[in-house]
Amino acid sequence: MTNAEIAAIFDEMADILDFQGANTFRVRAYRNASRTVKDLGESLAQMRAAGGKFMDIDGIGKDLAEKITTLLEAGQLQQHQELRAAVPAKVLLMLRIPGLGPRKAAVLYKELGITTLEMLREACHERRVRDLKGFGAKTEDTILKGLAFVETEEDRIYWSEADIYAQELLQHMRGCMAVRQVEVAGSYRRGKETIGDLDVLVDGNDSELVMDHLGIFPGVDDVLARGETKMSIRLASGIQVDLRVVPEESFGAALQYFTGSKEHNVILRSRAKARGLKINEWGVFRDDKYLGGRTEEEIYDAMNLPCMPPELREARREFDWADMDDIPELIELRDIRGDLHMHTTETDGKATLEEMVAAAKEKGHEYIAITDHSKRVTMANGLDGPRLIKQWEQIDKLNQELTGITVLKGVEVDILEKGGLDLEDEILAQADWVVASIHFGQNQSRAQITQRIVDALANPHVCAIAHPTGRLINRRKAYEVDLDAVYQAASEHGKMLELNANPARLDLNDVACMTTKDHDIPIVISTDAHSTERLNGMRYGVLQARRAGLTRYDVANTRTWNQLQRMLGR
DNA sequence: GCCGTTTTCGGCCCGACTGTTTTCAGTCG
Repeated sequence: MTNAEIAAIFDEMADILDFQGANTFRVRAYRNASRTVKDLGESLAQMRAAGGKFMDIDGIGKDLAEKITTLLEAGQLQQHQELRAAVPAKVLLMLRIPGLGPRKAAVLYKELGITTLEMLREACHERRVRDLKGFGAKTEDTILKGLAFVETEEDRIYWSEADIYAQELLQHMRGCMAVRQVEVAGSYRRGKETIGDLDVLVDGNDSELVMDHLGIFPGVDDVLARGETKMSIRLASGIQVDLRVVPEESFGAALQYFTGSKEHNVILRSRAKARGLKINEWGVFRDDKYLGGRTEEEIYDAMNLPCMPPELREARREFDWADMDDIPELIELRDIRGDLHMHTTETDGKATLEEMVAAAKEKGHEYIAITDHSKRVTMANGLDGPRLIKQWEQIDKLNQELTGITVLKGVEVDILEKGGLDLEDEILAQADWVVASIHFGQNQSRAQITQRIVDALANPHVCAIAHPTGRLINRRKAYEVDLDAVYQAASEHGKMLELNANPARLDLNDVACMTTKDHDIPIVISTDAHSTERLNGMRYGVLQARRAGLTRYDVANTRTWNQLQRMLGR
């Protein structure tokens, strides 16, 4: 059983326990455990084989350690089965309706016997919900609205898409007289790969004016709530925007609080409590005496902690790093010297070789690799040996005329369904840079796919594996692959793994990159650009790398091409 | 269910907003 599967079971148990009205801290323990297991660098199965103790993992005690062991041994857990049997599966869908939490959902189930969203809608229309204790006409209305929303609900949007809204919101809010400072906080500021809603924080002296101004942002569809300092709206696109207005002396405290993550804040605030301090969105206090909060630094300072980069605030390792005064100096976009994965019109790209090179040079890259598809990828008009050699001759010629940038002869060679690569070794041997990747046979078994990738890593001409899990965020799950085995093979053969900067891929993800760093496997951040515009996408990959705590030393394409070749032993 | 530089029991982050109440529970972030 994989970590992801165990995490999913703990998460479902948390949902059901929550619904049943269990102690909230018990529910939280399951949720924490789920997250911890999901983020764990190594597989629990392997840990167990190596004699590791699950109780050594933070947040896993005697009880959960036993449950993990049972799951690994038997593949199931009696308590999980019992919880599932106690509650109809579809009942939990009610928890997705905004404004409907576990308490109210449980009342609907117990009092009205509602088990599906359809039954809930009917009950609302028949006005049976408003007579329940704690409910009313307004609640009924909220539920109906929420139902419509849940059914049309878009998935969380890509960070790159949220960035467009964020920039528009910032520009709009700066146009308000009463706004002194404005930031978009939340998961956007932490650089998460997907964003659920946007949290806008304003330092302003007249919250009424500020809220009125958000109210006239183009595309506002609905005002969900509006109080003295807080306002929530929904845009026509479905995105929710939460606004908070605070005075200047609280701006840093509110920015810290509003940036999260929730789990990071729980740790920070409980640490504050242990020191006799209290941290909230208004500042840091001792016995109600304000000690600071103008900037985020003042909050962390009061705790004797360095101000942690937002990307690290996920309650993973940042507090351990901070305690050891060892916060990594995160990679920045300007550290990147080259881009080692891109396509041209020779296969499925939108720009010619010359156009891609010119655009890359314009961006200041010292080197790029042209990595068009190989012949198996027929729908992309993939290259066979002769066409590839011809492209490489063009590149040779181009390099003679170019200054300030080196164009590398590369290829994205397909890892075939039956194993092996799509081009002969004699061809690959002539390349400067070879990335190998899977496009077909993505539904094969874990063992098959893992073997294909491990074999590709063993090929002496392959430099890196591109998009190693094949996931497309919100669209396609990762294929089954044993990443532990991939890391082992990469280490053994001195190879690299890609962090694909395409906002829909971002693969390897942040958690995986933390683990590759533990294994000293260099990461290559590449755009996989199919057009000149997409060459600008490098920053999405860098953001993901920062979330993994990567420094420029962990990323191969921060080196010169000569240094990078030496890393590959060439 | 977890955890311990006050603690092996009794805590577990903290506050805003809403709707239903008439002082507060539930939800959310």
